[in-house]
Amino acid sequence: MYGPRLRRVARQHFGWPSLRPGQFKPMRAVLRRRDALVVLPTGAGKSAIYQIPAVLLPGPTIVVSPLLALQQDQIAALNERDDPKIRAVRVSSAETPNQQREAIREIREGRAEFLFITPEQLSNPERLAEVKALKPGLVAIDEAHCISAWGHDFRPDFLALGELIKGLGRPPVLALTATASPPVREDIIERLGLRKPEIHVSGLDRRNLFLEVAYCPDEDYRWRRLTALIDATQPPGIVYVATRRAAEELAEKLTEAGYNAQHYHGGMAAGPREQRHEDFTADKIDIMVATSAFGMGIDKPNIRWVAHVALPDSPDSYFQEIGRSGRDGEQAHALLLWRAEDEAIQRFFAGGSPDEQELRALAAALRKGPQTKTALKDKTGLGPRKLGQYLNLLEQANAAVPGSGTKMTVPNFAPLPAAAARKAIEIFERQQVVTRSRTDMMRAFAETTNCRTQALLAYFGEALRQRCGHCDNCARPTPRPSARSRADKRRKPLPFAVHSRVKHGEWGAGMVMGYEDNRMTVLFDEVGYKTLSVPVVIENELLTAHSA
DNA sequence: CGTCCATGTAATAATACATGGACGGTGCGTTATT
Repeated sequence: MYGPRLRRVARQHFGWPSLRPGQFKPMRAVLRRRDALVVLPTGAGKSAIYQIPAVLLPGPTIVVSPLLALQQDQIAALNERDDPKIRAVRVSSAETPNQQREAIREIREGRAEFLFITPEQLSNPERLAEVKALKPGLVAIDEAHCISAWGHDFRPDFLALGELIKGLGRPPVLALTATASPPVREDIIERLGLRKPEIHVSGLDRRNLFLEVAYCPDEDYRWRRLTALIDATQPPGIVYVATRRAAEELAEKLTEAGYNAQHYHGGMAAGPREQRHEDFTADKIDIMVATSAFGMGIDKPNIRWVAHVALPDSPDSYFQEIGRSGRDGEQAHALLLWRAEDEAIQRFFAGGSPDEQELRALAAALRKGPQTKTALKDKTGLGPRKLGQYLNLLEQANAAVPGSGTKMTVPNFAPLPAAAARKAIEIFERQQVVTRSRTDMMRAFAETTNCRTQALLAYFGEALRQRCGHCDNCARPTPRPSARSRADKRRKPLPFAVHSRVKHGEWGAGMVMGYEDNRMTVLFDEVGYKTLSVPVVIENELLTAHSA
């Protein structure tokens, strides 16, 4: 069997004495050359899942990873052992053409195993052909939720990954992420074109994290709650805020109040930014006040608390951000300090509708024959980001398809430009409804008086039978229900099984995500997440069982 | 959608409030200057 071989590689090549829970099954899937999607919290050894089997599989491993800084750290960790069987190289804008050629040569001649690369690099056809010629035996997609989170607008090349992997000769694919709610998982599977993937999800209930939420009527109260947490808890900690400006101002205010705080956001110059990260890692900074830019790649075990001075855009983001604390397994505190006004900025980020005229012009330009994005950009005058977003929408509206190389073209039976633009806007608006429903769920999480972990896991489609005992609502002394009503509750069967399909008169078909107390969470195909009162659902027969 | 800040207006000189516009996150890659 595979176990002994995997353990031997772990020991000999990586110096790991044993495998951790949650690692073995997905590794076995990789060795059997099955596609797989692995959801495992950060710090639980996700990288090992592709690294160890890679040694046993023929051919090099292509690691698609979104951030150059993150790649840097992973490459350094692999090369530290000075073992050609696990040597890693990289091709990116940070290497000179000579260095890039040398990296490819090292892989080709078997002097290195791992090639780290971004989706943007692979979308260059010459680069793609070069990597294909290396005959990769495995493609690992790290931080795979970026496909869903960034692909639709911010970094459109992520959406093309499925096509790009085909262009590599379609070796087995392993997608890895720390959090992925069911629709995000579906998006990853569909976009990557995973074939009957094994799906492994583990460790969503982080028992050493205490979850607390406080509604703050004003900024003054929010400040007092924040400083109270800082005073009562060991450093280091992270404060998440919504804007760059807020990061700078809050760090300043904390410094003035005598705390050791610094800010971090995407607008900083690369040098100081890297330095901040290093200083935090080296425990030189107690408090990092940051935007969501401070996230992936934080590999620090002893973060004792995470505070949100904002309402995150979704439970996905929230879970990812609080998950950075307590990775050493020791106690850690997650405190969400939110105001009703915080929701506004998330609505803004969710964005306005695309321009119908621009979409139509792009659809018309596409009909003039296959052409590259650069050519389309010149023809339509659209920025690269808008262009990427529009092309994705037109693709979904069957008005655009990837042609040969990186050229885009029009499929057979494509709608005319005007119809294509309307359809694209319709698709966008449907996606936006789902995006907004995530923000609604974040607010529902903030407002719930039930167990927070149950609420969170209900969102992720994982059932937690008992209250978690490590959140504010579980800790709060509540009047104990009488023995009789407790017995009633226990006996009451759930009206619909978790993960079963249901149908609602107005909202259409959906899937039951989970239950918390007397409420249930349903993810509807068209309108996104909704929470419903179970007694009301039963009383009024709001839902019916619905086969998929 | 909310906040911030500059400007405008009223009323009567230093201040009070209204109005309008700008801004708001995440990073790859490429390119033009030092």
